[in-house]
Amino acid sequence: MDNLSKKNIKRKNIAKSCCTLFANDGFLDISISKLAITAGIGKGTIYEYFENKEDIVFELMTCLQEDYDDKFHLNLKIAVTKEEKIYKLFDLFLSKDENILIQKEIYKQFLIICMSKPSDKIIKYNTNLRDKYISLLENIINNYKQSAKIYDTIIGFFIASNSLEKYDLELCIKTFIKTELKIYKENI
Amino acid sequence: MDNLSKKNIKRKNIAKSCCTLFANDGFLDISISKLAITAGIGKGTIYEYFENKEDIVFELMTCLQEDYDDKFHLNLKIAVTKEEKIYKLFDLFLSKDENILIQKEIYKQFLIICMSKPSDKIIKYNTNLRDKYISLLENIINNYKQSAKIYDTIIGFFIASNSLEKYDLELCIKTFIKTELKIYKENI
Amino acid sequence: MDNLSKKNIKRKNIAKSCCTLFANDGFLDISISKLAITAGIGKGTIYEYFENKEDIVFELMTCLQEDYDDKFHLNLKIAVTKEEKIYKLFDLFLSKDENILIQKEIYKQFLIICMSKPSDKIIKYNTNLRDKYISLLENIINNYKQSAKIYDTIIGFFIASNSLEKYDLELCIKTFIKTELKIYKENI
Amino acid sequence: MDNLSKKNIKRKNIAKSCCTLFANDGFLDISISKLAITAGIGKGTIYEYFENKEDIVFELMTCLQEDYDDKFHLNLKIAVTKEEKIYKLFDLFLSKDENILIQKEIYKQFLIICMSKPSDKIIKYNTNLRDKYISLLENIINNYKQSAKIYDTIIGFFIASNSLEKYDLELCIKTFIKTELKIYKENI
DNA sequence: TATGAATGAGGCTTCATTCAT
DNA sequence: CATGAATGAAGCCTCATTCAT
Repeated sequence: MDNLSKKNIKRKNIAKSCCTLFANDGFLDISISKLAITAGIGKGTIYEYFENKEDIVFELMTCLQEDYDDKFHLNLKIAVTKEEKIYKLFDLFLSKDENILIQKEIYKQFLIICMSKPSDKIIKYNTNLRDKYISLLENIINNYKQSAKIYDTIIGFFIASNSLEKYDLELCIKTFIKTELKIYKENI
Repeated sequence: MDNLSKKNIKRKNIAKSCCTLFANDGFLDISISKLAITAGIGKGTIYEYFENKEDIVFELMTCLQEDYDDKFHLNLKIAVTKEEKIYKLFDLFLSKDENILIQKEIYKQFLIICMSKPSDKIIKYNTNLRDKYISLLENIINNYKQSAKIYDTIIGFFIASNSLEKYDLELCIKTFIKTELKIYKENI
Repeated sequence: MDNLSKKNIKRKNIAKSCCTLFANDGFLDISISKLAITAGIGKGTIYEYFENKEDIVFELMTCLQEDYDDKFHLNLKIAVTKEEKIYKLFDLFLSKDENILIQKEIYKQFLIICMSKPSDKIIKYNTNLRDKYISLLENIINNYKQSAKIYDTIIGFFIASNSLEKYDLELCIKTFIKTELKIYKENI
Repeated sequence: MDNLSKKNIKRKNIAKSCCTLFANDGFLDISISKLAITAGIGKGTIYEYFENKEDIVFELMTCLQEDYDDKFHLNLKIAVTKEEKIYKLFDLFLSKDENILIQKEIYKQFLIICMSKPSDKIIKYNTNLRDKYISLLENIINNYKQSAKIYDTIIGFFIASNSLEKYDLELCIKTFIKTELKIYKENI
């Protein structure tokens, strides 16, 4: 294995080891110091692998997305109806699985960074992420514009669920998907 | 005028004087020091009127909403069609007016706080805000669930417009509203 | 009543109204602001009657001592034996009465000021206070040096009771007094 | 030398370097800033070694006690009579040596903290300190209760010497010790 | 006489970042 | 490579004191 690969693997490991910390404490309340302790490495070492805190969340998002992709493709085979397929696609927001709940929290932290400290890199990554999801949705419902709308709407529901007193995210998403599929059918 | 009223007016004035600063620099990058200088008062004076930084954004949101309400009710009279009325309701996201653009930015800052440092007070305020908008929408389209969906979706579009490389917020919202109104009509 | 008397009365009233606050929160943790609120007057008014925080505790001590003197002279009549008389003299440290407990706390605060911010005025007051007690003791046991020793020792016990994990102040004082009286008798 | 030892040594050195500052200016009037400058280190570095200001006085007391113990054991060998031994034990309050005078001042500061900001840690430390002294006294005079009384009384004298206009601490302590030893003899 | 709004100095503490080992 | 001690800038907040009303 070459040096670059080695470095990349370590980078990923460091990021992953901080996953729960980010999910629990939130991006803003975590210091480089805490991250180093959690990762079991020296503070200086963090800077060997990352530019800054955002960079770690960034790597974390990438890791989680990779894992997520694998899972999604597996799940997709089981799903039969379009509805089921779409649910599987948005499993991040629907699952009660503890790991996914952590990933959901990480995504929230990622969105906070997108909103508050929008570096080109992170904006580009978010754009690609959205494109990927929309493309997957398009594969299911064969309509780009509708796919984009669905994606953005579900993010809107996610924001709502994080900034309101009570919000049944699952119900909102499922009701919405059902309606969208109905419209889609009718429009054909 | 009694003392409480005086204090309230000064509170509002301080908050408003920091409006542009918040819009330009963002909640996280602003210090009490900067706020005091911008407001032309002493650092200590800030604490005579506000509990903390969040409290200032909070007051600012309230001020802007009050101004916004007045404006909306004026605009509403001019609007004839349902479509126009809804556009006027979401003028915050559609207008090119410089003041409104600043208000839009403040709302973004508010959402960032909602997502990252969710105090009960702020979550409650956001909940009430959404309820108000949904209620206004309901007055127009006579459908609570659809109103809620429209609101959350538009917030989703707003988030998208703030976290993606290119995003035509106006187009997305208008297309969406048109579709929704069409569905609504058909469903009757 | 002349102006000076009026001022003195108000001074005493303000000080007394802050008695419980000082006893509960301690000299160091109380701000002029809190004192003004507790006394039900304006912050500026404090400065009309007192030079600073120490000055208030000073006035408070004076008030309490005046009350204390009256009480002591009453109590003294009831006491028969020398032992009883001395106990009555040090009632501040022996009584379980709620008011006296508060006075004891005030005296502690006073000692803290004596130790940490010794102004001439406060040192002089403390010196006079000790002289008075020693004189009263001397009236009882007819021995100046022993009286001084007893006084200082009991202050030592009081300090101990405030800076150690467990300390039975009452027992220490009473045992000590008994021993001293025994020595005294024997020495005659 | 392991890292913990290194850190401990530095901790002690920082504390000791602030010794004179504490003795001269007093705990309450010293800021972390001043301490950092005096110790010749950065403000942030203070927090690498201490939790807070109190923690520094705490370490200082420990250092001084350690030094003091060594000295006492040496002095004890020279002392012949019980009286001399006890004087050596309370050398802190009797010596005219400049270093000891500083230590006496530090102990005063320590007592002020005990009285005014009594954390469990500091109260426990003071309790242990007293226990140690009483135990040493007991070794000399073979009487626990009397030892405790002597200790508390001498603290009382010390307080008196710090809060009264004129007070001959040495005379008070020596007279007292002589009397106590006399009583003790007689009681046998 | 009484007030309390206004203030800015100064307190404590955190933290990203550097750099010598 | 890896480290973590050292730092000082910068943040938040408190408060005694002043002064115009």
